[in-house]
Amino acid sequence: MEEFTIIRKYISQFLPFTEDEWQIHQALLVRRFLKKGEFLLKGGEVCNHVTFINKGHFRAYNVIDGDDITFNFAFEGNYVTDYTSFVSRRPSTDYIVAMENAEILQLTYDDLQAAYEKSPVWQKFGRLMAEFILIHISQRNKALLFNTPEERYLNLMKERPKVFERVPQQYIASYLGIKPESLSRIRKRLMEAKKV
Amino acid sequence: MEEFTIIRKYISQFLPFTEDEWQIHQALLVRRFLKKGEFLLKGGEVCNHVTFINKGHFRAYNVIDGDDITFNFAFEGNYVTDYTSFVSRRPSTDYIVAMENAEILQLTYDDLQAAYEKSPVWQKFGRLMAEFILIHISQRNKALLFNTPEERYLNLMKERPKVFERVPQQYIASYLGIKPESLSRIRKRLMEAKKV
DNA sequence: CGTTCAGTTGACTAAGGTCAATTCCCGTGG
DNA sequence: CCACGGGAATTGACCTTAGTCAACTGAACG
Repeated sequence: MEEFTIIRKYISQFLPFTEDEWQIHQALLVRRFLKKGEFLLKGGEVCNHVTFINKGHFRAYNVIDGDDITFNFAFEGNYVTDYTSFVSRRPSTDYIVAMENAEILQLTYDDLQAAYEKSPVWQKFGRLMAEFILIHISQRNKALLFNTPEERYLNLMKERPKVFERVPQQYIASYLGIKPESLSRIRKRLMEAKKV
Repeated sequence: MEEFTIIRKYISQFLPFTEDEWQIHQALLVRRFLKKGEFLLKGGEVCNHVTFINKGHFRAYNVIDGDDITFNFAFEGNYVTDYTSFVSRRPSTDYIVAMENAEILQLTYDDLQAAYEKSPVWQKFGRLMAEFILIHISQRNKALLFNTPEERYLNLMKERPKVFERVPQQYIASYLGIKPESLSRIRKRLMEAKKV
């Protein structure tokens, strides 16, 4: 059961659980493989899975007036989901696409709800998970409201340097809330400021 | 126990509970009164309460480079909290201030955690609450990333018209991510477009 | 009737958007 | 090994919109 090592370790950071409790959870996970370019979720669908990434990475974007705007990147060792659609059971506007061949573990909505009712540990995990996501979304929120694109760029460099190694700049640009040309100019500006 | 009517009804929208279960919760609520201008939370403090508003309304803002930027308004019949600070136990950067004399019901962090462990119903409520907040923060996130200030203005008019009746425009401006002068110009632009 | 403060307006600046042209990079096929 | 093609990134010229700072207006209040 090597494929469950990473997720088990990940979840155990959130709360302790017994072997039996883990077995309840593990039994619900389904392993899947996606090829580069395949979709985990498409706009219009209700997000019906929580997905843990064992290998590969994903990009989440929306299509606004014809062009796509990235709002998240997810790498191996993390979850990727439209949690809003997942919990509200409303259609998503998100597209989530594999940026490379990927191995994932999925849990359906119904199975997760059943786990919540069956075991207090998983109910609590659900709360901690929602709180965790909330904290991160809230930080992003404040970055968009309080910081300039340039500040957001520098921050992303500092906080998530991996993104720059693995994601084309055009996607980073829209993640920062600007166009690719503008990101290019911000980079140039910073380079020149550094040089002098 | 008239002061618990609204909150009880509010919570019962999220999940059912028995009279006994309610008594556990209600016993933890402390009623307080705040005068206009008093603070519920100040930057640097760890948010130690979840607050339900019985009367009055609040404004939450951050101080960035000397001027304050509003990121939320909360009215009676809703909760107001820096939930991020509350669950992470880290100092908040938020200021939350009473816009008028207010009556509130507060629940401390420790009491809430105890309720989580004591009763599965409240554990579940904690999850639903976090999910609920998450959905709203996420929507705001997308508005900031996908929409122009003008679109956000029109949207706010449609979705939360109450805000315009009760909140000075300068605060609405920063909530929309712009300066008061810019909001004034956007309004003018829309007026003239409508006229012609 | 004056003070105060929010809101508006004007003139100008700064920064990102738009569109088109160019360069760079990298993989493929001759 | 080199030439070519195509997508990504950069650059240039110009446009649009928000920011800045200051002046003005108007309503609320004492």
